[in-house]
Formats: sequence, C-alpha cells, structure tokens
Amino acid sequence: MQNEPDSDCLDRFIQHCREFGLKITPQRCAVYKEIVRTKSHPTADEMFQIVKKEYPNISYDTVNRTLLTFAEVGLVDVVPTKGGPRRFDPDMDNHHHFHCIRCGKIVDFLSEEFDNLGIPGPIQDEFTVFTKRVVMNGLCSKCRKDMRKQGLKLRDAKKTKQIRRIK
Amino acid sequence: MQNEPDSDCLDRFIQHCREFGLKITPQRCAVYKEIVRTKSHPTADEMFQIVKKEYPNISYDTVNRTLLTFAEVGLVDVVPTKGGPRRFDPDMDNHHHFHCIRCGKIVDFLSEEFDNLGIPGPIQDEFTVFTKRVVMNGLCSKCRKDMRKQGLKLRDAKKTKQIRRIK
DNA sequence: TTGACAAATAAGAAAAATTATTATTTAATA
DNA sequence: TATTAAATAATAATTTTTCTTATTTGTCAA
Repeated sequence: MQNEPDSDCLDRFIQHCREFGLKITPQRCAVYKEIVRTKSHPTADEMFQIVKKEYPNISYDTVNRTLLTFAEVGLVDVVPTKGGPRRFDPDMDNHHHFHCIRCGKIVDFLSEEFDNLGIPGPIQDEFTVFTKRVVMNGLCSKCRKDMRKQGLKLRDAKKTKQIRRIK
Repeated sequence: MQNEPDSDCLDRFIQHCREFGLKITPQRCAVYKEIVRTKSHPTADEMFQIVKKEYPNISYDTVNRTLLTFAEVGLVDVVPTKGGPRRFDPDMDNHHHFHCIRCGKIVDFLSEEFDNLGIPGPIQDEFTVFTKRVVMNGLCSKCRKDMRKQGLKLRDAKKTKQIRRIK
C-alpha cells in the first residue's frame, strides 16, 4: 500500500475502515495519511507532532487511540520493541527487523527465506497466526565501533566509563 | 540453565558476573535466583513484588536496573513486546514467541527450523547479530472464542459492545 | 434530508512505567 | 585493612499510557 498514488491509498483506507465498522473521521484520515508517508517506526508522540502541524486541534489521545485502532484492524503494525515507548510500523508487507540493543535503532530488511517460514503444527492448531516476523538483536555498525572504543558497557554508553574486567 | 540444581545455577551466575566485571551483590543474587524460577515473562514490577518478599528492603529501582544489567550481559533476555511494560525472559535458550494481540499473552515455543535460520548476507555484513527470534502475532484459542461471541473488537474487549459491521 | 444513536473526540486528570539525582553503603582489589 | 569505584536506596522528575466526562460528529434509517 506504500507506493500507490495517494488517492488509491485513501480509497483503500476508507474501504478498510468500512469493513471493520470504523467511522471515517478527519482525524483518522489525517493520521493515516501521515503514517503511510513515514518510512520509519514512529511513536504515538512523534505522530502527534507531525499530525498537529496539519491539524492543530487534534489531541494526543486521539492520535494514540487512532494508531491503536489501526493496529487492531490491521492498517498498521506495532513494532515489537524491547521496552520504551510503543512504535508503529506503517509497512504491513512482509519484512523483518534488526534491532540494535545499544542505540535502539530498528532496521527493516527483506528475506524471502524468512517470509516463507511455515507455522509449526502445534502452533497452528492452537492459535490463529496473523503475522510472523523475525527479530534479530545485536549491534549496528556504529555501536560496534563505539563499543570497541568504550568497552563493554551497553546501556548508558555516554556517561559510563569502561568496565574493568576482573582477572 | 533452567533445570540445574540451584547451586550450579548460582555458581554459573557468579562466574558470569565476574567475567563482565559485575559485583556480586546480595540484591543481584536475589533477583537472579527468583527470575530463573519464573517460567513466565515478568515485568520489573512483578519481579520487585516477588523479590521484596525475601528481601523487603530492596528498591524498585534496584530491581529494574539489575534486570537491565542482566540483559546487557546476556543473563536474561528482554521480550520484544508490542508496547506496555518491558518484560524479561529468563530462558536464554533458543525459543520463539507467539504473542496474542488481544490479551497480550506470550507463549514460548521451540522450533528447530526457526533455530536454524541463517542470517542474511547483507545483515551479517553490517551488523553483529547476537540473537534471533521469530515472533508470531495472532489470537490465542481463548481470545478466538471470545471474538466469535463478542465480535471484532480486539482492544478493550470487556467493555466494548459488538461493532456493527457496515453493509 | 433530517433526526436519532452510537462512536469518536478533546481536554484534563490520573495512573503506570521509566529514568535521573544524590548521599550512602558495599564489594573487590591491592 | 584501606582504598576506590560500583551499587544501592530513597526520592524526585519525566515520560508514556490510560481513564473520565462532556461534547461533537459520522452513519443509518425513516
């Protein structure tokens, strides 16, 4: 849905809302319009800041609720993060995440192998699986470099001195 | 590390801390002892409530920091959740997660196929991958049943009436 | 088209969760 | 055992999320 002309995108959005019995409000349209333009994984507050420019009257709560509602009906995804504020992902296509445990950056990547993963029998029997995503954790290249310089400490890299290794 | 006798477990913990230059404090021992007994994915606050029983003087902040520190040095994992409080996972062995988008329950499961996933070339070149995990999202069997009764609404199932489908 | 109704919004308050600050204590080393 | 840096406890402050209530608005059906 990312690369369509705006109007098609909006049409599909409206269609999708109708299917789920969601009212088409200007606020929802505004939030949706902006989030599909995003190529990152914004928080509710970041989206609020963006939408507010076009729609100064909108409240944070509305933006946040709207995003949660979108997630429920499959218009956006919620990124599995390791704590901190919730992040939304407008790209509903199959893709996977690399997550830097040091700086928190999330990088999308594509992998046919990952897309084609089957659902294990026992899971398929007991659950209804909507999406599956591979999440890799590690260090991005920048943090890897920083670590070499500054030592082991992962959290609070800025203010922490090197941990002295015992022995 | 889950099924060892307590003493072995503690020894390994102490060994692990030494390797990373972490001091062996009674607080850390208490938190570690309790989290390896857990078979779920507790939040910092849940761990605080548990540890407080044995160690009434401990502060929430210490429990939280301790868990984050453990995560940094690979003694525990942080579960990728879809927002809400951060959850910790004492099971460091390869396993994967099913996440119910309605009730938030996280179910661990094993899969050799998933464990054996390779790391895509471009990722391997640019990042250092520590762990990889497949996260599936969908409905658990209980929520699936509830949904049939109560209709589409995913969030706030308790208080929400059925959404009327348009058309 | 319009009236009725339920859903959605705005605004403010509250709660929940995380992070920072600082004085004090403590574990590890020499 | 003294020294030193790390870790802790106790607040306090932020940040993020959720709730409450009065009001507005989209949709349906008459």
